[in-house]
Amino acid sequence: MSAEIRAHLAELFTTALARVAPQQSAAVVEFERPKQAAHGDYSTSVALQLAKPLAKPPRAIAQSLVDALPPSAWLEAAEIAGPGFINLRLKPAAKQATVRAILAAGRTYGRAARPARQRVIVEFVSANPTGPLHVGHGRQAALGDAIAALLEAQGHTVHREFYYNDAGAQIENLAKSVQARAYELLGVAVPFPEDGYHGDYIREIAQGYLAAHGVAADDPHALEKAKARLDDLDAVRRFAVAALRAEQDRDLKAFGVAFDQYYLESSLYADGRVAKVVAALVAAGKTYEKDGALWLITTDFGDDKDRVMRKSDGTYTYFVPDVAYHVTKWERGFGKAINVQGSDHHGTVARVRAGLQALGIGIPEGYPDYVLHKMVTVMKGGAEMKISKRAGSYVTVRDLIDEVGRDAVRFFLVSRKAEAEFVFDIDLARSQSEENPVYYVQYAHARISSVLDQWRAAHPGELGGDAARLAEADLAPLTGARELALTARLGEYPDLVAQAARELAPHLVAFYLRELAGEFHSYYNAERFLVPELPLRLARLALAAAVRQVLANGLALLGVSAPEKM
RNA sequence: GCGCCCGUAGCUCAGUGGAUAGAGUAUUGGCCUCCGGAGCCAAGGGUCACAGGUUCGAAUCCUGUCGGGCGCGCCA
Repeated sequence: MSAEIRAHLAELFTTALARVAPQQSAAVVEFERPKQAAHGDYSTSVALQLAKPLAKPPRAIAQSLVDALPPSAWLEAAEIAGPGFINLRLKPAAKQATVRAILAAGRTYGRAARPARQRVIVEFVSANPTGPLHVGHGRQAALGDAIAALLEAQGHTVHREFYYNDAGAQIENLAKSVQARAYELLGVAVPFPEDGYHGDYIREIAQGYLAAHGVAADDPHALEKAKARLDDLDAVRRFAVAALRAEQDRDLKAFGVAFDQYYLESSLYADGRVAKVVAALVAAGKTYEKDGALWLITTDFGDDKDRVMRKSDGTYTYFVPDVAYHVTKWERGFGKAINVQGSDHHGTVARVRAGLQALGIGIPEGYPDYVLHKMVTVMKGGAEMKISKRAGSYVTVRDLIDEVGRDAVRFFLVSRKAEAEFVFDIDLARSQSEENPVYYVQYAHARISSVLDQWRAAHPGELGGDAARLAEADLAPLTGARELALTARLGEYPDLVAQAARELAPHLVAFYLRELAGEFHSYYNAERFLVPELPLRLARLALAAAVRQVLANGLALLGVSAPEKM
């Protein structure tokens, strides 16, 4: 709706501008929503911007423009204010139309009117299977899934992908840790790997491995039965990876996040893509040999030093398969790629992009896009929570879900800009009371549902009790200041979603929902819906139903439920 | 030392170059014979880290300084 209003206003001003200052008719007139209601529904500073080129006082320009505006069915008044702002007030009919549009569109309200049909891949979480997911992964999961949903709302075809390393040194380390714990369980003291994994889960996996091979710890012949199995490090590795992948999948499912594809780093070696990329880079003349290693000249592409691709021992550094992986994204037809990662990985950005550019195969310079997020600090009882029994040295996603529930975790983790450090206050998230923003928004949704239920009970048969049919209601009775402000807020939603998608910033949606819910709660407290007068009753219920629809649509983008009862 | 990000109310944080910088929370004081009080109304609380610059106009853009986080190995 707001897009139509903007287009309409732009047309009015373009016409006025052509009359007043034909030499400036190319100027683009921008409209913004003033912070203060007294400044109207929209305002433009075009007169201020034209003051210099036209060499006239801004207020005089504003006056000429206002005088030259063609008549409009939507525009109620244009007023000049302050140094030369033009404040525009819309007729109630323009705002009331928003309510009807929302009820007619239902779940699709907020989706782009003109879909941008691009194939986009969003890579997120990408945790290596060496332990349970930690809170950083949780932030990535919440962010990545919301970003993907936002892009879908803009009409893109979105592919959610999880990339993981199933073969490197860390995995080797995992296998050795499990092996050592298994020996311990059998009463054999073995040295624990220096950089081994210490969480309780390692012991569980070790137990699982023994059990899977029919070895019980109290069996006097356990050791001799198990030894061959335990010394098969490759088998231990496969077992451990499978166990941890299964656990991560359970956690992701509990978090409401699903992926279209899991991409294995090892497959890039197996299918020759890594070797192919190296050969292509050498052939492109972007490499050199030094100290027995092969280097990529990343400094040609903005990096601050060249990087080793192939170490002197003949193995590749991690970023080579990373480049090969991103080539597959391009070759799979994803014109846009977004990677959600912790900001501790920002060193890889320049390297991956440089590698892709050095190949010279037509991949755009900024490919892929990165959303880098800062660390999450978890607070509980006024102190930082640093450990969990299961994982050892870090707090897991599962810990958070167990503490405060999925909805609160997801809402909290997307309610901050990615690049801001984030303090997650467990006590705040857990309190089911007024200080919790998740429940505040959900409560507004449940409240409206309850009002609609009571409407059906009190006035059976009215519009068939169908909330969607409230779109048929005459909305002219909606003339109160709160009502018009609410409709204006509802009208902002599609623009807001578009902006959040453009900026890859789901926190904008979270803040919008907080504000919308707040305005609704105020309205609820000030007015009644189930009034005796039929036209007013239906008009207000239509407004409430529209609010509920937008709350539900917004919460869905964030992966948070919209309950009818709480 | 170099690079990236951040610095806004006691705390946690919003803030597309626009008008008097906003929420939540905390504190204080009010509101339920009435559709869900997980709610509402109100008050107090600010050197937008600091200093220059660009601009009709700067929390926002540029430069520098200070403070914090992260990254800078033939680790991933």
